[in-house]
Amino acid sequence: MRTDIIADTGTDTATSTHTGVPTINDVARVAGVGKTSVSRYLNGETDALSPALKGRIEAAIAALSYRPNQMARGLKRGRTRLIGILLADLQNPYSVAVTQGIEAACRQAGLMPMLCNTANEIDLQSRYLDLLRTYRAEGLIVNPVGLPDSALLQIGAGGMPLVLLDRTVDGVDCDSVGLDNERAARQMADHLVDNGFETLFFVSESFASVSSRREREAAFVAQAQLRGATPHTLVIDLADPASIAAVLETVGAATVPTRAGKRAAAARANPAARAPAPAARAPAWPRVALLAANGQTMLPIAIALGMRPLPGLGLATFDDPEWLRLAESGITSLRQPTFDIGVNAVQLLNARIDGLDAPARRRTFDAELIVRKSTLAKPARALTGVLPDNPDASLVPSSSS
Amino acid sequence: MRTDIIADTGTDTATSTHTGVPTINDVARVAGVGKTSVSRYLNGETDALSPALKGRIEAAIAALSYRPNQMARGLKRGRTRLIGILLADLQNPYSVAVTQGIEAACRQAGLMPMLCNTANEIDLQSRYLDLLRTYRAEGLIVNPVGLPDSALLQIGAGGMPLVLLDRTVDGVDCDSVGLDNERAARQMADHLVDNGFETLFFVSESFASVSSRREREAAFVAQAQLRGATPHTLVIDLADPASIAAVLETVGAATVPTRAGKRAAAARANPAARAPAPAARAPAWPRVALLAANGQTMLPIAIALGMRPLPGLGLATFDDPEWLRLAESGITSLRQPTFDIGVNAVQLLNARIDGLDAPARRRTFDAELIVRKSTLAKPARALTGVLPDNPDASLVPSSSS
DNA sequence: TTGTAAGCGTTATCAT
DNA sequence: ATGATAACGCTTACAA
Repeated sequence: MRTDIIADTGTDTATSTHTGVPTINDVARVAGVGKTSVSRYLNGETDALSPALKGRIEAAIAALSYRPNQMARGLKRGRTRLIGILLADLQNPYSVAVTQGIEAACRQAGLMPMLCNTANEIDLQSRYLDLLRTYRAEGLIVNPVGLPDSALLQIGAGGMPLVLLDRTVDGVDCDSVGLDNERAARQMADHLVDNGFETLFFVSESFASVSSRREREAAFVAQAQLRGATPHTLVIDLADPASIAAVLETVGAATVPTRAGKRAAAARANPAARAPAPAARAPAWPRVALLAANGQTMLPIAIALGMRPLPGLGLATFDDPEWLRLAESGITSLRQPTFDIGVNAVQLLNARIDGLDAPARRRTFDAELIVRKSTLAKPARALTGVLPDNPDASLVPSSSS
Repeated sequence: MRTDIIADTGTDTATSTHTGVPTINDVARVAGVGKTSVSRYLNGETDALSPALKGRIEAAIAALSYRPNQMARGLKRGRTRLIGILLADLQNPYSVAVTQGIEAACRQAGLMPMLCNTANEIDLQSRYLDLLRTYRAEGLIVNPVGLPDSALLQIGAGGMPLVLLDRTVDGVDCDSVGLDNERAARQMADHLVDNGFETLFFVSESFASVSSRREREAAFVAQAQLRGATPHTLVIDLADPASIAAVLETVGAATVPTRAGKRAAAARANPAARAPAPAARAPAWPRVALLAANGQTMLPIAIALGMRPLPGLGLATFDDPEWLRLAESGITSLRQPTFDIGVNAVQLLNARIDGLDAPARRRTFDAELIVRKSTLAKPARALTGVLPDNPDASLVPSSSS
């Protein structure tokens, strides 16, 4: 048995003057076995290998720190174990959270996820789609940009397994995972009405082309009406500070017990009079609530509001981003099981990769309603699971004083 | 010339009963040319091709919607065009921002970045390192987890081109990109001292094993002392609310004109006396400032402070995350040129991939100091580039009232 | 139990 | 200017 690693006279076909990465031939030569045996070892067919050979191969692999070439493997077997993950917005904590689940599931399934940030640009999405075809990705998990994309339509029609994430796309009939938006929106509407809110604002970025936003809006409005409340839908442009201000003004005008809102409302109702606000009134139970279509939408609103509850205004949002836990803003939230969503996306996809031929499946998940102070009818009433609020923003948080 | 696409009698070697993805053989057959010519066309060797052939090939490729198999290409040429991007924390907006630059530069260089979130876990980092070796990635850009990793050391020593991002690692001698931490920290210390701050707090997560934090702390402290100010370093654990509270309490105790801080300071200085605070004093110019080691550290602090400036406390941070622009918190920041950093990481790496053999290079970038209200000596003094602040957090932002 | 040889889709070397 | 043919590193019949 030969032990020299840099040997130049291969017992095999090759000429092997070595400069580069070790191949299976090198391992075979060093171990003094045929490459077939090495291949078998690599593929776990250990039962058909004598312990002696197995040991020699193991040693050789370690000595060379050999790693099988996945490209060559993929070429031969026709499966690269690569899957593409296209995310419309990696800035959104939701995307990263789902990614965590995807990566964990991929690890278990022996898949390699290729994360691609399409940054809400349709041409980036098609570019990555093309690139992934080129690398023979075995499947795709796509959180699509909210615009029609011929490349995506083609993929949906053509052979490559495809799972849509959070959003569906008209004309693409494939597996999908996401929140049960209808149920979550109804749940939230019920919670708000149950707690005495009568005027309900739904705030969202443009939702014409984003299915999840559409579903949330429709269900929230419907349920609110059903329960006798008055819903309004506000479209916000997060890139435009004026738009954010406008939304706050609109909501503020409807908020009765708030100074600014009251002034604004009064001024609006009767611009000439400038009636001073009546000093005392019945206890100011909140009656106006605002529900944001996702965490990214709520953030600028909460910031503009100083990250703390305002008397007379209930705040709620889809998603439960990290900063909500830091802020004692009393913002009620609908937490998505992002990790599970990611895991299930991979499961659905992997089944297709393994050859499953079935009609499109959709897996939806329930949101967890996390009630916080601003949407409770009576702040004084004790309620389990309610987080404490910070009445005055002194330097030292109330919890430590 | 044959035009049937599904034909089963190949003029070539293959048996070609077609079920799967079209290959270069299919294109050759449909176009009625040799595969060599197709390969030449694909590689842009158009000068050695008659226009006639070129046209036929073009048509065939379009008809089949053929895409060359990058795996096979990589196998033959030895270059996969794949590079691995390992990020210690994809939750950090900094990482995503740099990613944008990386992706743009990759597009231009014809590289395919594989984003991997190591989630601050050392074993995930080694796992991905291994996986990327397996896929024969041509190079690596790594924002390393702040812990020694034998796998990374090995890569650094071994052949694969490697560029370190933001952080360097002891014992790994390779190219790196990042902020000029020393210069930025000095710049900030100067700014604060120039504006009358005397007590300076540097707040950071554990920085023993993270080079960038170490550099920032050391330079900030040194420059503060040089300028006659009193620096303190506070280590914070962002996962622990009590730790955040403790930091705020410490800083608050040092903040003279603040009610809570004043009380605390007095009590601390003279526990027995309980001297009431002197009612009137000279105008309360800020004299205590807090600098966060990065945006992630500042976020919970700003939230606890209600996202608005506090009299007597200057706030500043490395990084300039999106939420800073939304908040009118007066937080001064050191904006990193994240896009450029990403682009340069790819440039450095690509040069190595193209065979450059040179000693390790380091490219540093200057931060842009963005001055906001809380760190100005006299709020009244007009200064260009200063953002307006929101004195009272009414529902309607001041800009629109 | 182990080895030989063919071939995955591409490019590179050689003919023509 | 164009095409046959041999690798690239691996898996997989098929032999031995």
